[in-house]
Amino acid sequence: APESPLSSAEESVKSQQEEQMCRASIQEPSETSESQPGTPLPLPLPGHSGLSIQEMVAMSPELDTYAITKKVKEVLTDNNLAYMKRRHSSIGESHSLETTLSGSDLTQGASPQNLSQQQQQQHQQPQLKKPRVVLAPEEKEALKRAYQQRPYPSPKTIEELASQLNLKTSTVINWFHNYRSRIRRELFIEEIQAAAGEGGSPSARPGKSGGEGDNSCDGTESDSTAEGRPSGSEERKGLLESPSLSHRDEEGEAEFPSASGTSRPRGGIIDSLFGIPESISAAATAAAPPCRNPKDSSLRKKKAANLNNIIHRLEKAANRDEPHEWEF
DNA sequence: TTGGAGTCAATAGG
DNA sequence: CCTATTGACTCCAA
Repeated sequence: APESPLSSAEESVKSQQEEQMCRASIQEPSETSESQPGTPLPLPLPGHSGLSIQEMVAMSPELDTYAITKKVKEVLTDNNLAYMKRRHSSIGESHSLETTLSGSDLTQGASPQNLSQQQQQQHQQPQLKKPRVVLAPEEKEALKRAYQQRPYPSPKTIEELASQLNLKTSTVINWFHNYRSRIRRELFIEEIQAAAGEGGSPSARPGKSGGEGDNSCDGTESDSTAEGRPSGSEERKGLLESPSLSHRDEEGEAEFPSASGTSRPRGGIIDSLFGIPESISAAATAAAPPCRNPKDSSLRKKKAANLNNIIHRLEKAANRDEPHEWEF
């Protein structure tokens, strides 16, 4: 499909008033193009297909998701609800935005070295986009070490990390989320590759897993043992210098699930992982030629799962008592 | 509230 | 210009 059915434009529908407004236009169908008094959403509009979404859906024997998506986008665009960027808030606004994040430490901006020159320039004049934080290699290293000791750090640890690295706590939280997620994904792919490569090219996977994953998945052991555990009672002074991080808080680092221990579903039933009904999965598999590349396979499965999800939602919506309650 | 999954979008590098 | 990387974000489930 030319565009993802659930693009960010549609995502934004879910928020606050936008949702209401859109529902106003999407739902009250049967009074067709008669939008409710007060709702500024008279569809159809000039330049667009004359049908409301509801009509479109009702009239077509099949669910044309692309057309529906297009229509939704039209509605959003016509009401200036589309194209709302997540990062379009001004600096001032970003503060109010940040406050919604739990535990965000607003007093600590990203350290200057985290901002590109361009970003710093933008900082000076009122700018619309929130500058992207770019972690310095030392900061990443420190975070990785912290991860190896504690993949699931306590809020307290996060606070400490943030203050020592001069980062926002939300940045540290995000980093851990992302890192765990990406390690999990790497492991998952590796597993698939291993499964697929059992006969073929055994573990011939390139050193990719080494690169960023150098200390990612495997790192738990190698690094922390090699570099030595937090031996002393104090080494709080420098994350950036100290080879290992001293986060032996509450439970103690022995408890670490360890990267490889991150509760990862074992046993390569991928379909069950994704919850893909066999029919869909089979269809997806049948639709495509047998793949040699396990990545393709994984990708296809994911796509199949996604498609299945969409279909499921559409079906759910279609089977509703109130047929207007479309949930995209 | 927290973590996982998925996604967006800025940035860097080829 | 294209792609990969990665920080930030949203949504959802437990």
